[in-house]
Amino acid sequence: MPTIRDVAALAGVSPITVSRVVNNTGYVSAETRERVEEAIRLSGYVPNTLARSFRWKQTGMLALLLTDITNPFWTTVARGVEDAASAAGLNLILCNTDENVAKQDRYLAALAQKQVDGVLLVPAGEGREPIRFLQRQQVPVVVLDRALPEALADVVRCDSEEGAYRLARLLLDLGHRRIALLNGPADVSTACDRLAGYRRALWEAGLGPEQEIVYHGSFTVASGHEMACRVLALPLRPTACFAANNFIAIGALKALNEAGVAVPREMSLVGFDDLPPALVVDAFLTAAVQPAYEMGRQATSLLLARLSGQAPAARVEIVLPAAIIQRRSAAPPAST
Amino acid sequence: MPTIRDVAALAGVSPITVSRVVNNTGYVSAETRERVEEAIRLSGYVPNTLARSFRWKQTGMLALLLTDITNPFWTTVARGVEDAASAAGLNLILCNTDENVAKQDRYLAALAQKQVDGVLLVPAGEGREPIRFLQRQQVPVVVLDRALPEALADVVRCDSEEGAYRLARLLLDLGHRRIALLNGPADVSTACDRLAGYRRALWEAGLGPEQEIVYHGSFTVASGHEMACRVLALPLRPTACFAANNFIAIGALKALNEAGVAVPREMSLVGFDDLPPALVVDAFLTAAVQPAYEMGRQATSLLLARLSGQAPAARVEIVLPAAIIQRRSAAPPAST
DNA sequence: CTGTTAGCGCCTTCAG
DNA sequence: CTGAAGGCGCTAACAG
Repeated sequence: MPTIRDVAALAGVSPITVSRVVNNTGYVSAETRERVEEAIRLSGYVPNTLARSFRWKQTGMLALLLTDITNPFWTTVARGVEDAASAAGLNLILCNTDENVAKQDRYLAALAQKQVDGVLLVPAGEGREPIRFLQRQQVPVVVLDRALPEALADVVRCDSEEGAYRLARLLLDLGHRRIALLNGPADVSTACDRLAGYRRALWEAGLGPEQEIVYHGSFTVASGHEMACRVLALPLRPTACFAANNFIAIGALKALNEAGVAVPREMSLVGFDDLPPALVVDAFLTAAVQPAYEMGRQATSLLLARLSGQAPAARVEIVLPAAIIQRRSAAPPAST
Repeated sequence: MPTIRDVAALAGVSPITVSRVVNNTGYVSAETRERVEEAIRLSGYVPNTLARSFRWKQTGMLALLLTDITNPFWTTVARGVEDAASAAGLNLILCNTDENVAKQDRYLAALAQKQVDGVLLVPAGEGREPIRFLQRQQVPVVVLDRALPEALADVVRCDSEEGAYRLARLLLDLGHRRIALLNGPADVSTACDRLAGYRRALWEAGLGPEQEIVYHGSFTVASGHEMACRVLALPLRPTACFAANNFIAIGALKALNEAGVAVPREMSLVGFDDLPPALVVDAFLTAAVQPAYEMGRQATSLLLARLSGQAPAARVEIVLPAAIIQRRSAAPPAST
């Protein structure tokens, strides 16, 4: 690994001159530049970014902490983030927290030490702690997807409450009155918001808390399957299910299939989140679709703006709308 | 940001003593250690990993370059890599090359400068060049998924030739004689291997080159769609299609649906790669399934072994088998 | 057991 | 236009 000094020796100049050539700073005569460039070529010199980072305290790296890259929603977000980072010449460190606070904290500690320039965080759990930590370490952070208790940090998310409201509303408008919500963990903001939207729609339709049918599980296929089974076992079976994310929807659909329950004839199903068109041959699920790629992109833009000091001083919260896509999985309830 | 010197001053010792306490190296009296630890707590000192990396020439970072994280196959590979890296205390930089050599080269240059400890590479294009580059820069590299012209580097991949052979064989055994291969780019090793396997099966069944029906496109839904359309327009329509990856299969299935061609009644379809069970409600496609997670995991293990000098001196090539999963998309051809 | 010296590769500051 | 000195934060190697 040749260093700047080797190149300098080869070109018969001082290291600083090489530095000037490499970075295009200050004055260098055309002739000297020529000689230096030749020496660089000959030696195969590559500037050591580490030394540079060390001096400038800038690493050219962002980190993205999300629950699980395996979920197409997160995959799409990640792609949006990576594209934006890459376009700005930054690299992206990917971390799967699996909604596990300890794992998240371990990652954050390592990342802070590595002096990443910024963090995009989908907070596991409640989120106050890790953000405080990052701020203490002076690491700029943008929170992705989830709302925050106070205006602790910049947030880019989707309007889950409104999306859930409209999705529940759609079921109500079709005539459903017994709608089961298969939700994620009660302590995740998106799950809360989706519950709130569901609740608002029911309330508006004159259905009180006693008409609510709410299950809390996790955002996984297994959990969706399990919750759907419990719904099917109910004495007075609901006519529709509302899955709070894509995996829950898939799990529920599997359970319904296994039980021989026809969708939407015997049971309507809607879901928050969609599967990307590239993964689905024949889209079937009526869903609230979040602009996943755009969320990733915008969160990254915001973070980059913060890094370069171009963002407004106050915390920013960007809330993107979800789109309701009607397909075939929701229909009026069977007339009983 | 307090430095080691601040802590030293606070504790009334020299910086090196603090270093010894932090890293648990050398002798420090219990009493001194006490004092130093107190000073660390008071000052909120966090060791600067950057400076450390700089001295040690070890960054604790691996990079993964793949074509597109958006494809569930790669997502799964990435998850395997990240899990293994994380377990070893390393972070992972994610790069999408989109099968674009220029983009790949830009990434590699940046990564080499950043002194990542190692690279997991799914080479875009032919692969010789970028590997040479990394080796010149002394960056250990393990090639993922794709075979290499010579034994240039360690490789972890799946046996595409054999998998494709068995998949084609399955169609032949069902009685198909006109089988169209909807393949990826001719210059990608996996596409070559899948063609070779297809060819071998046909050959064994007594079908020569003139019976081969081969399209080369890209590993995308759009390309799969387009190639399937061309197949459908053929005067003597094939009775089966062999999609060389999951996206091509999905595109093809879309095209067949649009054209009202019943699968498998009027056209059988098999694919290389599957969709993860979590993404599919009712698995339908007969496929050769690669152990994606395992590929990622093993490639990372191998890379880690290299980093710690525990791997054998010679280049290693690990070839994992694909599993043939029979489902409902392949059936005997309609009797004509 | 603890401290001093020196240097990793680069770049800012200030003199030539 | 070019170079010399010095230091970023940390830690070997070698004293004490």
